[in-house]
Amino acid sequence: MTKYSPGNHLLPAAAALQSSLDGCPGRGAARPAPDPPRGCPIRDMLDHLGSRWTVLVVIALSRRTRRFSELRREIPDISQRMLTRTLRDLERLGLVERALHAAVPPRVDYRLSPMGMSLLPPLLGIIDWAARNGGAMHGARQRYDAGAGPG
Amino acid sequence: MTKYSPGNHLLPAAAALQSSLDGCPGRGAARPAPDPPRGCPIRDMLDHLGSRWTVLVVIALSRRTRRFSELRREIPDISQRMLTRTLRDLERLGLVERALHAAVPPRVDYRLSPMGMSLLPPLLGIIDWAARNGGAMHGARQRYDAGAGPG
DNA sequence: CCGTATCCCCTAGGATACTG
DNA sequence: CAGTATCCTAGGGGATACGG
Repeated sequence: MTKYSPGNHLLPAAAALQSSLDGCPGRGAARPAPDPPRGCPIRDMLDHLGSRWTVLVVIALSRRTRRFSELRREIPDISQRMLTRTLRDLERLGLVERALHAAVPPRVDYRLSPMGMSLLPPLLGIIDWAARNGGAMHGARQRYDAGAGPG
Repeated sequence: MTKYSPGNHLLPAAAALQSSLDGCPGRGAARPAPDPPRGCPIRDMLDHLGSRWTVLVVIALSRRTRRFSELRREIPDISQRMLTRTLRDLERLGLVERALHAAVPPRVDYRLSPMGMSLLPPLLGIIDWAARNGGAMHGARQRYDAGAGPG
């Protein structure tokens, strides 16, 4: 029962975002079609973040333009299929721009669009948090699993 | 081919996070066991964000303590099962604290831990970004789908 | 080099029914 | 009220092979 003050200075913001979600839920039919969004930009974005590779790819593109093969090397455990899909998806959303240089052998460059770049700072925030709290979370999990579970 | 400068002021940060991922990939066996983390806090965190409900639950808890049933009402399209699982998971990670008040009928309160609260600001960053760029992404997607796709 | 096409597995997550 | 326990399905994602 550590007594702590809830950091009231950030609660207004939290309140704002809370209400921004209010219209969202999408009553009942959670995912009518696989792709078409339900109209809640936040949930849609979150779904994309869920794609396991999106964030990694965005980060890999954060510093400069990369070729397809470079990306494969930077993210060793991504399959060729998923790299293509992820890039297409990001391109579709306007976050990544694709430049095909007709040549032999073919060469394709990917880079973040301005909008894609604007995603970096917030993303950075999360990643920074993860880096700082990863240890604590790991410890908590171990204690939880060692102990009784809930409790 | 909009010519734009890559916003160099944020690139150092991006570089830092890039290198912080360098050790991560987890050669070959992407997910040996379902649960145990691979040692990369960033990827682990990302995996949790992928859980489709985690973020929503954290947000629902952002302002104050909530009871189980309150959460169900706030997130109408979550199943009872998934709400329980998500909460357990968050508790396990030390992001949520669970208080069981023995009474009839039973009453269980959930609240963010200090660490959980510290996640709010970065989360807010992403959500804010999504709210601002959702429209643009939607438009981009429509154009992409209408047009030829890639190319 | 940069993809697309197939096949297949696995598991996040929904629906439903039952307990303390 | 606050959960477990079962059952089941859709689709994310890996492996492999082929095409421009």
